[in-house]
Amino acid sequence: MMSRRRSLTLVLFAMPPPAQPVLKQDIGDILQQIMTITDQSLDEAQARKHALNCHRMKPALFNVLCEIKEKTVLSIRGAQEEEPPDPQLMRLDNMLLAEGVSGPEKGGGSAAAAAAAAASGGAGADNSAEHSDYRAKLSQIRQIYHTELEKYEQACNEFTTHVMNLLREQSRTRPISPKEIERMVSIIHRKFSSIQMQLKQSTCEAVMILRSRFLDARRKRRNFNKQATEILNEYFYSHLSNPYPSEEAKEELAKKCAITVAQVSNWFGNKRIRYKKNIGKFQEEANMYAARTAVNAANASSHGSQANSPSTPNSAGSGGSFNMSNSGDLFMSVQSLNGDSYQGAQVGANVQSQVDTLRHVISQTGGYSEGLTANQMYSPQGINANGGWQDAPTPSSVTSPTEGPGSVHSDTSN
DNA sequence: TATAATGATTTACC
DNA sequence: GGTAAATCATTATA
Repeated sequence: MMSRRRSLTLVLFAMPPPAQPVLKQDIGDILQQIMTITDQSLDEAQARKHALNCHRMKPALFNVLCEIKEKTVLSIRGAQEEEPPDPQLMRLDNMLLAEGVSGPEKGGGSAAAAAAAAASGGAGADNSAEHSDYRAKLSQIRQIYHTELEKYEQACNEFTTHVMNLLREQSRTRPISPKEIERMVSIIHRKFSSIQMQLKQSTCEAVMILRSRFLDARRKRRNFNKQATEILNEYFYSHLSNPYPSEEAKEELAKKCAITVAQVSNWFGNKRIRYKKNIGKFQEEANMYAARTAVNAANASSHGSQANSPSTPNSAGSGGSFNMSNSGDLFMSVQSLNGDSYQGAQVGANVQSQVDTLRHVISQTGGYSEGLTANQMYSPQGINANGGWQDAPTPSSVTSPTEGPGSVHSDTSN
């Protein structure tokens, strides 16, 4: 319900500049009467209004005042009404639409979540729970946003209707044209849309916070499962002289380990640096994987053509990306089996025969041992004096170790 | 609970 | 753009 003060404000707001022409006394009287209406009781005011409406000068005065208002207030303010759409509001609207808060409900949130997940390179299987959590929270935000928006719209409509009724009522006693009512309505709408903008801004902030938390959650790492680690380690140790998987190899490893290519790259990056930093610590691990690979290779070789195990993605045959000519590392690792460090029981007595078999295969495919002593060939670290695996400090996506084995192992000081 | 292990990120380099 | 190296942050383990 409109208070008396607000009513007075509206009356004053819409009051035109005093008309100068004739009948100054009459006009003054009428204005005075209008002003005093607000200080009167309702009954008195109604009586006064009635008296004013019946005043002989009323129609003429009303028209004159309307005319003057048209010429002054409306013409001045009319120019301001055609405003371009607020760019900030447009940004907010676009963002809410993109994030799935406004617009059609299905898919928006999950798309954003998927994008966030993709950006962080997370594993697919682990994402679903976080995605659903993200979607649930986004849905909450969406619900609150729409509820509030509805409330604002309802309030806006109610207020507009109320003001319009009031102005229509007042138009009987003061000059208010339909155009002016329209203008007043648009002012009200602008006020409410600025409130809506605040709502949209808050909603955007909430979505941004949610999103950043989601990304933070993605940062929470989970250890790869044992099988994935074994696959990666097998590749690493069987390519110890050049542990730089090609893009294809990375993709295949990623597929086999159910992780992303980026995670494969991360893993190899970490592995290389950590291996190099503390070779001794990894020696046992290296021997174990070398032995496993050797056994697999020997078994395969004794059974026929292919010298690779199912769990060795890089081995010749299975993946197609890595053939025996790449297996200088394997040979070196096998060599290490005969060294002092290896005590593994699983290798068994046939290690030497496997070595011989492998030596044969290797000599056929690349003449790997040519020009190198056994000592030179055995380089568990596979790292040169510069601290790198290769002469080139930072190889870029090596498809296969195409350089000669001699260059790889020219320095075995480690 | 301290420490080690490990996946991810950042920065600098080539 | 891929990598080394340092670092961060979380998880696993003794």
